[in-house]
Amino acid sequence: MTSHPAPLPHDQRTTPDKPSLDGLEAKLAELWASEQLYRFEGTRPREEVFSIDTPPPTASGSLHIGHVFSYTHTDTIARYHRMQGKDVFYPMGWDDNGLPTERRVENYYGVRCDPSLPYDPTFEPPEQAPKDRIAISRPNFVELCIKLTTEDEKIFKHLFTALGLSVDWSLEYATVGETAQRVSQRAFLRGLSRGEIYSHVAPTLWDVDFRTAVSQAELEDRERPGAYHRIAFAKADESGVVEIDTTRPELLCSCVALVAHPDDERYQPLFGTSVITPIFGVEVPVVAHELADPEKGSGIAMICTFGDTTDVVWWRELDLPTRTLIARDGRFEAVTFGEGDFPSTTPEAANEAYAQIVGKNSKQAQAAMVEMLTASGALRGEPRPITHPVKFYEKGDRPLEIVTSRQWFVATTPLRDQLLKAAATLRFHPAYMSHRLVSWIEGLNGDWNISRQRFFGIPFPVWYPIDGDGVVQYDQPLIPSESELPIDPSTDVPKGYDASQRGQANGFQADPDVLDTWATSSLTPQIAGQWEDDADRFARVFPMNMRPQGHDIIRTWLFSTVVRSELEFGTLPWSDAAISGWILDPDRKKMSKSKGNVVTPLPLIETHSADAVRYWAASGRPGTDTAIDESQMKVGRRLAIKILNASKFVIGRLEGHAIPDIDAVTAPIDLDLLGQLRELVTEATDAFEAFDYARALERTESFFWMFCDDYLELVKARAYGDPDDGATRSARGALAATLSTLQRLFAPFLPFATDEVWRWWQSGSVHTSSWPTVGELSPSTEGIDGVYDSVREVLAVVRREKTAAKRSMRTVVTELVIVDTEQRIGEIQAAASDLCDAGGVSTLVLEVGEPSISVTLEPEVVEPPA
RNA sequence: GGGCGCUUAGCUCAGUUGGUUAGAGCUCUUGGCUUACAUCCAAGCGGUCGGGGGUUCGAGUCCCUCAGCGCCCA
Repeated sequence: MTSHPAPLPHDQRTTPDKPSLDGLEAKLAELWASEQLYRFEGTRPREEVFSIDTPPPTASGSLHIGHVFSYTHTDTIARYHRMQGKDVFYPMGWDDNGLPTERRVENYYGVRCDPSLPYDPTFEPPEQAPKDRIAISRPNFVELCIKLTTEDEKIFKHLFTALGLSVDWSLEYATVGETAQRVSQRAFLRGLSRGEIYSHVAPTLWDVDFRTAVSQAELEDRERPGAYHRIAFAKADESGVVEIDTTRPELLCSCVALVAHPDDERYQPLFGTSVITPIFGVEVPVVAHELADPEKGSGIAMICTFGDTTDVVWWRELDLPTRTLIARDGRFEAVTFGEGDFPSTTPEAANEAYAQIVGKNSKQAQAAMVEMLTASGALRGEPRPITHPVKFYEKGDRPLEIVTSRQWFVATTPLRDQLLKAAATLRFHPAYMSHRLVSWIEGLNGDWNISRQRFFGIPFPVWYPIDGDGVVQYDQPLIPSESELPIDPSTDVPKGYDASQRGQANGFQADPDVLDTWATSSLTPQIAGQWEDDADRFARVFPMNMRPQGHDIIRTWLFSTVVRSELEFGTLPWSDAAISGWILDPDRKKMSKSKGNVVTPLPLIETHSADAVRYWAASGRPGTDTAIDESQMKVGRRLAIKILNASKFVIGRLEGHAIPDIDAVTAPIDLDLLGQLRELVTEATDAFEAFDYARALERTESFFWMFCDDYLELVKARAYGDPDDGATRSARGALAATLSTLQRLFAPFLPFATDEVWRWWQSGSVHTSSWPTVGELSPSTEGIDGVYDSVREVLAVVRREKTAAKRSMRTVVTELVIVDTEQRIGEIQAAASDLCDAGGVSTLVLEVGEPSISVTLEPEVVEPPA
């Protein structure tokens, strides 16, 4: 709960002689932890809660300045809502499953995962990683993954603490481990029972190096050199040949049809006829489909199962046979032409030719095939080099192959309309980021493959029975009940079986795969919110208020989270998605490990202070890419120090006396300042409500410098006066109210400096004090607009004259004559004594007339020559 | 090929429904130790708001078009 500011009694207020930022981070971080300042209460109704679906970083990755950037944005918003009186649910999680962690563990401990092995509870990795990797079970492997990432998490936690993130560390979670496993498996079983999740033998994009399936969201197109090979197919009626162009001649043996555009007059006569593949003598039909591009090559293409994703569409929509030849290792597998799915009019020749292909990878097979095609005369002309987009796994190095295998899918395509509707109601910040989600949903061309052939992840809670002939019954999966979760099918045994039946006829077999990393991280609201494990907690935080994340993972993390929430609850997982931009290096290049331009954040915090680094981060507009800029951090550091010093001055003026309240403010210029401050409070509040922390910071900062440079100088003399004098009380009342307000407005950005100065004169922490309101700044007397700005302008003229004369600011103005409109003269008159004090003016003359200002400085004392 | 964003001072960026001479910070130059702060203060230099066209009494802001950069999706 927040509390209204309560100033300490005057004898408990202290300011240091020499304020400093040094040591604030360590001191305050410890204090905040001991005071449990950021603790989620979890007892208040949903509308009094502000819940955040914090991105769980991958701790085994490198610590990156990007972590500072986006997490600071979130933290400013969390702190704002906390000060607004919300019970803030701000957890931190770790998303360590997946490939990078597996690789690190394999190298670090010298092990490899063999999922067929049973769990060995006594296994300990050797001190020294052995040369030959030790094969261990999946549960053992996962234990090592967790062990190693636990160490990495400590480093991340240290950074986040040093940065001053106001997370409630008691809510820490992970996307692996018991809780995540229970939640993920429960969600899986629910989807399965509702028919939203199914398994299917289907064409699957496959990375032959990573040996895993890849989903649409993990794809990227890369421009690669290739070459069109023109191959002649004989017409079945022997009336001539059809020439096709292909970049993958090695797939000729997988050819199931030729295809051209239905409107292509060149090929219309061929539709319905068939042709014979060269070399293999396979009779295939010529078919029509809109996806065939008349402009591409000769305008007619061969369909193979499967060369690319278009082949998959043709295969599905045209109901073509399956002739998959590329196996999971990326090599052509053995097959006999003239049998089963591989008919041939010339089986002997076909098998002889295929012997040149079998066992080879794509590249080797292509060379062999081209040689054979050339020898046979079917290859027409020289291959013509082209550049074309090729599908890659975003982390992979070789083009993806398409294999057929059994995988689990979430049916997303039937959900398209529901998802589009949901996307339209999700508020994006900035709003235009919603295009990314909408166009992604519109472009969905298949269901979401959630099977991954990896180890450090959450296993599917599924076994399959094996019949008496040793055939696995995939269509009758053995499913545990929810109360048994979490389970690991590689060590746990399904009901009605015993462990000895694993892998045996009439026994059972575990699903070998783990869930796609997005299939678990899409459940972060459920995991962090303790869905079903703590129904009370979940109801208080879900659907959440805010999902902060980068724009690069809108199609993956954001999309998949929406899918899971829509399926399970029929609702959006959060109302607002706050999208952060990228961090660029000073040359405005995107920072990445491979470029070697990654900046580690801790040294920056040590050099410039956490507040300074936060200031730089918070200056980055929502969604806007921002270059790393140490000069901005220096500006932030100056600002933080300025807050210390200005606070010391104001609190020093209040020393030894009760602080005058807002009704003591009566001087026109003081009232006018409060009026401007009220506008600032409104602007900053509106900006934060719109998730625009950067705007709130900019406005507050600009007001603060103006306050220091002009207002403090103008009222300084008055503030030093007799504490019982009305004019002094007015200045002090305005100073106290303004300082208190500014400290609170800055608190989300500069939590260390502001809490330091707050504790000099207020009870409690600034971070649990209430956000300033216009109401608390309304004095009993009406203000006079224009006084403050008019006086500031005159003061600027006086300063300019002194600077132009190369004189000190202390130089006395013997006479200041101001001629202006009646209104302006009235405004200046209202603060004349402040103006004279601040400007060192001995005689002030005010006249109504044609505007002019004349400044007369005291004569310069010329040092007599020595 | 489709879509989104950006282009304002030497640099980094504000400029919310179109409204007076376009702003800030940094840099640079000059001056100043003025008892909150030299970790500071004051002042100055600096822009045909990417090009062109249009709407309007009025455009950095709205529309069209072109160019460059970046990203997303095919």
